[in-house]
Amino acid sequence: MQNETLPAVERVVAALTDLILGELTPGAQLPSEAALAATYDVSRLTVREAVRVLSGRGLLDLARGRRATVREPDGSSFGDFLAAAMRHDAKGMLDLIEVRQALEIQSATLCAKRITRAGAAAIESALDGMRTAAAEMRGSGDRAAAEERFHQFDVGYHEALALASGNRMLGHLLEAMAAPLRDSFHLSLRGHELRGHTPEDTIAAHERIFERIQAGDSRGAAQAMRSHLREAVRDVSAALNARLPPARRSGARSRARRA
Amino acid sequence: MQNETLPAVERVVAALTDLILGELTPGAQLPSEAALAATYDVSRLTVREAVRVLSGRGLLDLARGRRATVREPDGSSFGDFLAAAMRHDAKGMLDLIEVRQALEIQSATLCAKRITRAGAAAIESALDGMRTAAAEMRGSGDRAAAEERFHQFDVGYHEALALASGNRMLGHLLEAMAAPLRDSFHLSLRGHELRGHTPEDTIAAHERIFERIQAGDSRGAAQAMRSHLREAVRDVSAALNARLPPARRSGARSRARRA
DNA sequence: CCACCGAAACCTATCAGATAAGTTTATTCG
DNA sequence: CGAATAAACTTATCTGATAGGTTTCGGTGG
Repeated sequence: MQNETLPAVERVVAALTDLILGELTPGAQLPSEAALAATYDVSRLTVREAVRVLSGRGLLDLARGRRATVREPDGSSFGDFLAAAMRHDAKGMLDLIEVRQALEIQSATLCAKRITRAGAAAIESALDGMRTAAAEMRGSGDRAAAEERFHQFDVGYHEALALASGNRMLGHLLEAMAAPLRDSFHLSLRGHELRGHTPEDTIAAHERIFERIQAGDSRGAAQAMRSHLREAVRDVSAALNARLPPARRSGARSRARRA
Repeated sequence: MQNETLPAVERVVAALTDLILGELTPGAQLPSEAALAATYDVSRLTVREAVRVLSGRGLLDLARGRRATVREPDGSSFGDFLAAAMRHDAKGMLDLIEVRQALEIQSATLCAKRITRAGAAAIESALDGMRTAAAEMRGSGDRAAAEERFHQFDVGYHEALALASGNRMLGHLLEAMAAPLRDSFHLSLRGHELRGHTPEDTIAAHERIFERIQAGDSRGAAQAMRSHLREAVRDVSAALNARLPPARRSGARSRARRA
């Protein structure tokens, strides 16, 4: 126990972490900074820094004038990890896609076992959105906007699946992956066209998966998802190869931490 | 743009996040607090809090007397999410197991495709450790210690697999899941015995997976892993049912953030 | 010339005391 | 009773200061 040298902030962080994970439930409020400072016999500043650490870890929500509240866990802290892991690194994106593959297949599998009416409706709705957007992409309107919407519904489809899988953690993880994957989606579309595919192909693939899910065929759903993602990987690769300087630049990191 | 009301700390956090994710590479050092304070026109205290947030997110390493250094991303921040998601909640553990299933199967699949001599050696070594520990568990020595070692090598086996899969992200994620999963491992062993199984069964399952990996049979490896984990889930369920009050209490949250 | 030592310069950790600006609560007035 | 207001509480941020690590660099002796 050489805890004497442990910095004061770390001590408070550890204590508060135990408190949050152990006794408090999401939505509960921490004591005031002053009270905590007295409790742990440190200055208010030290408490403040500890609380900031916890907010960075996604365990606390902070707001001016209000006490710190215990946060409902979501995947946002996971998103930071992903963003960091992929910076300056094409390999990171491929790794990410492989992870996504695993989770999406699991998502489809579980979904087929547990699908409910409401879940099916949500998926169907996303699917409809994709159909509409695809039609508009062929039309004369604003093509870029339609494309954007297509991606939107594509992501929405996968999120609806994760939600309907009944596994909240899976949902959080896939949601967190959505942001970094946006880039990949754009690449994917580009590669898609490069390889002579159309948005309709994507829709068809999604329909196949959904069909298996509604039939309660978990193995078939997994298989359909697997081949869908295999295509996606090929598209991304094609797009990457087509423009070797993979057009870095994404900017706008502003994660909204306070809803 | 109502950014005027954005708190100073958040502004600095956003700026530093962009800096870290955009321009700096792991190991690089941030400017001194004083310099950052001057740059962003805030007090040193504000910079300090921002830096704490980033350290909480796992993007920075802090140490007294030394400048903040950009951290190599690992799954540690992910671990917090898991811990938070599982607090007070048996459902959380089942969710986690399902996620783990997905990742482990992917791990085995990729492993079979990319296995190297070194990777195989690492896996074999973990396997050997399990065999030894299992033998000791039957012997007359300290049974609890041997059990502990058995778990250790069990975890090591799965980590070796993830490592050999060549997907670093996968490895990080599984590693982060290992800690929360310790509980499940203990439960698993208990359930294992409840259901009339022996550690040797676990070893046999691991050997089957490894055998398929070495044969380069990704589908077979996935299948073997799948059935292995299916067993594990059953064991956990059995253990959970056996002792309905699921023996909460785990304590000791002290995550070591600074190597 | 080089390896080792110590002081100086730098830097972070933490404390104390203050002001500003939201939030919540209690009080008072219509 | 209900709404407006004031009081109390709480967080956000600043200034200034001290303590205790790190790094750096000049010197000193081998």
